[in-house]
Amino acid sequence: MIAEPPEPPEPRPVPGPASAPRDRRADARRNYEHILATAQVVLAEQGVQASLRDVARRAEVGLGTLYRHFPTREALLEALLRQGFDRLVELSDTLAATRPPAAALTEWLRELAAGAGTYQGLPASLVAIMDDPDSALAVSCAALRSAGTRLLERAQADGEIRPDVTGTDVFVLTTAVAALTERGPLAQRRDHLLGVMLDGLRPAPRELFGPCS
Amino acid sequence: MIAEPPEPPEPRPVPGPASAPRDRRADARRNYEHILATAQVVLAEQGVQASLRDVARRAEVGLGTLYRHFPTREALLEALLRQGFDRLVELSDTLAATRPPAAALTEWLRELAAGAGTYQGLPASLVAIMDDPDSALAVSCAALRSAGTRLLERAQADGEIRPDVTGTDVFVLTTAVAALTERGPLAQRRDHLLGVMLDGLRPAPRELFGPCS
DNA sequence: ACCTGAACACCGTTCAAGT
DNA sequence: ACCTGAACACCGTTCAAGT
Repeated sequence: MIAEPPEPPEPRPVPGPASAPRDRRADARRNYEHILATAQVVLAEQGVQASLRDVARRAEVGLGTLYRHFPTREALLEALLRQGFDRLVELSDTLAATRPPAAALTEWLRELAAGAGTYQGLPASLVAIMDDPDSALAVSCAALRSAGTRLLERAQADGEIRPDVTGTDVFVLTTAVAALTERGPLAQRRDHLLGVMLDGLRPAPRELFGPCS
Repeated sequence: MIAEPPEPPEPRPVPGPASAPRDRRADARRNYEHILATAQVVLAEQGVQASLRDVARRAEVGLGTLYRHFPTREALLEALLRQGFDRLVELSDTLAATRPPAAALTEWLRELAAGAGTYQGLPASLVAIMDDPDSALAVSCAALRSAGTRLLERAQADGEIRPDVTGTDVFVLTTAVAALTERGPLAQRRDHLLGVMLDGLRPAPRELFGPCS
């Protein structure tokens, strides 16, 4: 048997599946960026289920070029959402440092709901991803979930949030409310329904403080 | 101008878009029933997004025959769900007559969540329908919603449920939880997440009974 | 009256051929 | 190394032709 050659020292240990186009050919980098910019417009118009063919057409790029850069629809979505995801992870640190635990959690969840409403159908995609953990989006999504879990556990340690919910629970519940209110007559009730859901996360006060009456 | 001829007296005032195949030709009725039975199997396997072509194939029926009986996917869904919908409306009457208001509501919502889990993707379809009220499913769905609204308003009158939620709110929230838990690792947490959501529907006890501490 | 399936316009995905 | 678009296997929908 021939031993595997030792891995050459990688400058970037975790380049990621859709890493920034650094040392590619110039035309490739231009195409990558242009496809991404076009996809943002098309998905904003038609939602996450937009035709990838249409994206390629409007980017004036061969269909195979799109698939070369983004082998799956989720890879394209991941590239589109990475910035917003990173921003939300940073925000969780900021809120944890500046706000009391419960307020930090609820404010972050409201931002998460707003972010999940970026594209039609995005909330459903985010929930669906939890089925196959190997997808491109799953990695970014897990980072987001663990950021939320940190805020949740702080609020739970404070006794502000019921102890029998997990980070995944609050993540999917928030995303679900975002999904409901992304269009139609429910759109104006987003904040309200989010508030109802957040109220469900509070510990039952009757048991906590004992019977009042 | 010629006046519209007066409408002939209809024996059935509300036959519905997918009425029972009464006085059709024998082969048509057989096809209708057979397509329906096949669709139930295929949708149980593949969810509401199953290929209608596949349904026609497995029913050994021309593709046009399927479209003749069910002009849209929603018409097919409506025919499939009508029985379960009717059962849920009846159940709301039974519960209203036999259980205290709050228990009647929560039990009915749990049944609704279970029913919405019949097919993969069904909860999402039920929520999406509220956008276009002219769809075949919308009519049946509205009946279901108003049944839930009756139970809700009873519980609200009793002070058991916060007054600032509507029947549509609880309907979509319940359906959303059903959507989350229809598959994947969340499936076992359906009852629990439903409980969290239902807790959110209770009036805030701190304000209600005054400060405890 | 009803059934049939070819025809049309799409879609996602792959891959041999080009530069 | 990368781009291109034809080719393939699907899909939903319609409709002229049959019985």
